[in-house]
Formats: sequence, structure tokens, C-alpha cells
Amino acid sequence: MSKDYKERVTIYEVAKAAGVSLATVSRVINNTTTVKEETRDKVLSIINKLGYKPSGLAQALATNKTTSIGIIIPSANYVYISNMLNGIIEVCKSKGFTTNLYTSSHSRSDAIESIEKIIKTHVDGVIVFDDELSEEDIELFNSYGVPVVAVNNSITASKIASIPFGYEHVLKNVIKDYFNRGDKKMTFLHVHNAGRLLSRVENAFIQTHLENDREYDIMNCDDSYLRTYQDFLERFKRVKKEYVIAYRDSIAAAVLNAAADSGLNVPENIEVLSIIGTKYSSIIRPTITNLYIDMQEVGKRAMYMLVDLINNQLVDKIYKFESHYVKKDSTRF
Amino acid sequence: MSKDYKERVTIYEVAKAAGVSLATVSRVINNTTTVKEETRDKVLSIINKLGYKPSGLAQALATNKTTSIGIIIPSANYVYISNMLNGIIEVCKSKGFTTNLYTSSHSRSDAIESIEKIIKTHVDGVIVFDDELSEEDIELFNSYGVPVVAVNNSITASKIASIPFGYEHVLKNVIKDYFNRGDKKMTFLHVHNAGRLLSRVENAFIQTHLENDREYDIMNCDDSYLRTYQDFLERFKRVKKEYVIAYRDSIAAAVLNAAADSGLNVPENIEVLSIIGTKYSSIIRPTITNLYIDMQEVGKRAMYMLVDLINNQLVDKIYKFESHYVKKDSTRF
DNA sequence: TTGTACGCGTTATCAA
DNA sequence: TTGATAACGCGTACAA
Repeated sequence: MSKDYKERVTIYEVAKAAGVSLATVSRVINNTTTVKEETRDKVLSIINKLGYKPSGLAQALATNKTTSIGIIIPSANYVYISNMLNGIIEVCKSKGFTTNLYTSSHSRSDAIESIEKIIKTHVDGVIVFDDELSEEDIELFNSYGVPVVAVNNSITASKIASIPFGYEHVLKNVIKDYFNRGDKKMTFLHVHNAGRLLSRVENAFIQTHLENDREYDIMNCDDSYLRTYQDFLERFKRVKKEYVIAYRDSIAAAVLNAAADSGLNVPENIEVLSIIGTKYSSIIRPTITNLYIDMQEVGKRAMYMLVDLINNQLVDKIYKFESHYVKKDSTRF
Repeated sequence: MSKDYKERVTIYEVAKAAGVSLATVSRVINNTTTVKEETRDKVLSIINKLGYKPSGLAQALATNKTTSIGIIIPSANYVYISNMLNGIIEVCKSKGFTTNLYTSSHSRSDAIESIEKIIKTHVDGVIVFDDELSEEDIELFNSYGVPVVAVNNSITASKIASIPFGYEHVLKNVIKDYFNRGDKKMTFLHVHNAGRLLSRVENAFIQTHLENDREYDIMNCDDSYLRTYQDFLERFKRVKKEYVIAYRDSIAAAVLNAAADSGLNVPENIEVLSIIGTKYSSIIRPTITNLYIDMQEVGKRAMYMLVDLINNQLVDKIYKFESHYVKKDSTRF
């Protein structure tokens, strides 16, 4: 059975009970000035007895530091985002920061609202991985003095650093190799409103085809396993040979499963590349060839950069993560 | 290009610029008393012009309300937990709450530290889904007046509500049906330190076997896809027929893939049941029979309950989620 | 309808 | 080594 502290114990009550002034209690808590060992012990025992915990609110108000950061992501439901989130939190813990999580649910108004709340909350910094937010939105943080690390971006400013992703270069090589083998055209799955990451990759896809004077195919698809699966069941009634580029594992799996259920062989007839690979690339059968970036590492790096940015110690404001081509069973090469 | 508010604008500066007292500004912000429309407009325009945002810190200190909640989970890396997280956040947004996220990483000291920080942070309430925390730990929140909703638990107290999961009953029926078909013994995958949820299910598993005077098998396994896959590759050199109960989809997939790579047929020879089903139960081939609970709904419910608990309006302090048996291709029935 | 003054729980600056 | 006392930015009775 635990004690019952009905009202919050304040520093005053500790001071009174210990027979010292609140200033001394504050000193004991923060180890700021030397306090006579005798009184220090006395104060500590009272703190323990009363179950006193300093109010982070009042501390933050007085010091103008919250030791908390904000995180803006579109949703926690994507595996690659969860991985990044976990990386961020891991470093947060080791650095003593607390984490405020905001999701935009792919809605711009939600994203804007997050910004408002984050500014109100006095976080010491923000990590943004959200395609709803424009560079101007991110600069809004700066105008309120809130340092930002923008993931999947390459914006920089006095208090803004960023972690861009390198997908384009690797993808271009994949496409060129495909051409060199004398293969036919590729199909890119276009997802409406899926954000900058995908559209940048899509642009690289188109660009490479144009440069090589090749035809290509863009296919609209939903960001849903089931819908994509159904769409491809239909499509595979007509199309019997195809190289499909999907932007994440679930979507790639939808194509693979539709191929299997249509009696088409992978990778002989149907090939699939997933852009954002996760551990499910190795679990799903056939395993999925993908462009891999370790999102956990991205999260950790983002937080390290943010801490340095907060302390004005960040030297390189851009840290690029290159993706790696991971050959699995869903493609021939 | 955005304006540059070097220092934080305070309510005082707004008041001065508007030629009113800070009390009036406060009234305008909070819509508390009627303010003459003229002055209200004046104040609002100044607020806009100066880019004033009230300090959540100072507000919280003055009102003793933070409109923020804490969430404790073992990790964000599990799909079912991410789903719950997303449900919580969704309701948080609609209710105007902010979310502080803490992970224990399966470490008790981390979990304890989370409690400390949460109490310091003055959150209005906490949602706990963490097996590291004992009931006494959870009651610690109560002694500091912090309302708690405990997921996967059935503890209640003045300010504690809970959402227990119903896996045992369904599992018993699965096992009994298995017996009734005249099948041999089942194998339960025991994961060390995987928490209460799994051990409760394991107990139900053992119990049911004892009650029916049947043999059973418990196999130790790591909470890792790759290790489990390798272990089962070894095992399937000896064992050629088996019904395996795994606690989540990745582990179940490891068994399924090992079976396939060992030339064993699913579900004719090898059957696999996943306890905590996610959308990957339907994506992975063969699809995985599972005991399903909609974790997104759990998250939403938990938050609804917490809000009611905070407002002293919660009537039923226990809301049980029953799991449902979802037959897929990894089992015969 | 508006303004004054105090309290929220700390830290920090001076003196003592 | 310690103790007053003024911030920190806001809400809110109370008074005007």
C-alpha cells in the first residue's frame, strides 16, 4: 500500500518541515551551490518522507527550459516511422529529454495545429518528419526560436538542420540496369497525397526514363494493402509481365500476393521493388527487394543533431542518409 | 519569409500594445467573461500582429491543468502497439490533449524512470500498457493524484481504470477443438521476459491441457524473427508435424517460413496460431490464424475512459476487450 | 466591462 | 553556507 499525497507537496512545505528556506531546498535538488552536509541530509530525508517531486512546470517556467522535444509524424501506423520514433526516443532517454508526439494523419490542418501546440508547449526543439508541412511552416518554428531537425528534407537555417534521404541516385541505377538487360518498361505506383518523399522518387523515375528515351507507366493506387491487392488482381488479368515499384512493403506485398493468386511467377514474370524497406521485406515471401535506410538510425541521428542544435554546437546542418539496394527474391537482379 | 520574434511575446506586451490590462487580454484568450467587442477586436489584432502565443507552461501552472497525458509502452516497434498508440493519439487530438510518450524498452528501471518523469510533468492522466510495471507501481500514480488507465490489466482504484484482454477463453476453445479432432499435442512458444500478457495466455494453455489430462510442449524462443526462424529450421529436421502457438505475427511468420523452407506443408503438417494478430496476419502467406483484438479501438477506448476518469465521470472502471478467433490459412480449422 | 493584486512552484540574484 | 525576494507568464477573485 502506498502513501497518499492528496495535494501536491511543494518546495515550501519541504523547507518548512526541514527548518530551512526554500532556497536551500532548491540548492539541494539542483546540486548548485555547496550545502552543509548536515542540512543536505536533513532536507533529503524530508523530501523522501514527504514524497516531494519538483514541479517540472514551475522549473520550466523559471529556467525557460523544458527538456522536452516535439515530434511531428504523419502517423504511428507505418513500420518505418515507428522505427524512427523508437530511435528518437532511445536517444531522448539517454539525454534526459521527454517526448511530445504529434501526428498529422495526412491532414494539413492537423499539422498546423501541431505547430501551434508545440509552440505553446515550450519544447526545446522539434523533429519533423511530415510531408504536410512546407518549408515556410518549418521556418515558423524558427521565428519562435524553436530549433528544428527536418527529416526527409534539406532545408537549413539558423536553427534548422535536416536529414535528407538519398533514394534518387540508387533508383536511377536500378532503372538503368533494368534497361541494360534489355527489359521492357517499368510501372511506378503513384499514391495520391503520399507526400514529398514519394513524389521526389517518382520524379527521379520519370526523369531517368526521359533521359534514356524510354517509355514508362504510372499507375494510380491507394495507400492500402487490400485495395492495391484487388486492383492488381484485376490488372493481372491483362498484364502478365511487369516490373512494379511500390513505395513500402505492404503495398509491394499486395502486388506480390496478387501475382501469386493470378498464377504469375515472381520474379520471372512479375518483379517488385519496395522503396522503403523494413524488416517485413525479409519476412514476407517472396522476400522483397528494397532500397533500405535504417530508420532507427535516422531517428537517433536526428535527436543527436537536435541536441547539438539546441546547444548551438551543431557543425554540419545536413546529414544525408543514402539508401542501399537490397536484392531479395522479388526481382531477378 | 516569416517575421522574427526574437524573444517570446508575453501577455504583458500584448496588453500594453493594446492599451488594456493583462486581465483583459486573458479574457479575450480564454473567452471567459464578455469583453466589449471593440476592445476584443483591438486585442485580437494585436495578438495577431505580435504573433503572441500564450505560454502553456504558465497557463498550466496557474490552472493546475496541462491538458496533456502520458503514455507508457514497452516500445513503439511492435505493430499492435503502434496501432494502439495511433488510436490514443486520435482521441487526444479530438479532445485537445497533448501526448507525452515514454517507452520502457522492457527495462524495469526505464519504466520506473518514466513514472518519475510523468509525475514531474503534471500530466492530467496516464495510459499504461507495460508489463514491467506492477500494480503497486501503477498505484504510485494514484498517490500523486494522477488518473491511470491500465491496458492489459484489471486493476481498479479510485483513480484507476483498466482494459483487460480476453484471450484465455478463446484459446481454451481452440485447444479443446484441437483435442476433439483427435490431434496430438500443441507447442507453446515461451518468450522470456515478454510480459504478463503472454504468461497469462501460457498459463491458460497449460491449464487447459492439465484439465483435459493432455500432454503439451513449451518451447523457449527469442522475441526475434530471425532467431526463431533459425531455431525452427533446426527443429523441423526432427519434428515433422506440429501445432505451434506464437504470440505475435513476426514470430508466427518465422515458424511458417521455416516450415516452408523445410519442405513441410502448412497447414497439413505444420499449423501455426498467432495470439496477437495484426494486419500482417492477412498479408503474410500463408495467412495466419490469430486471436484478434482491434488495438486501435483499444487505444481510443482507453483515452475515452481516461478523459472521463479525469472529469470524475467514469462509471464502469473496467472495459474488457474479447479477442476473436480469426481463421486463416495457417491452421486447418 | 475593465483593472488591481495575488497565487501557481520554481530558479536566481543579492545580501547576510 | 544560508535566507529574503524578485522574476517566470499566466488565471482569477475582488474591486472599481
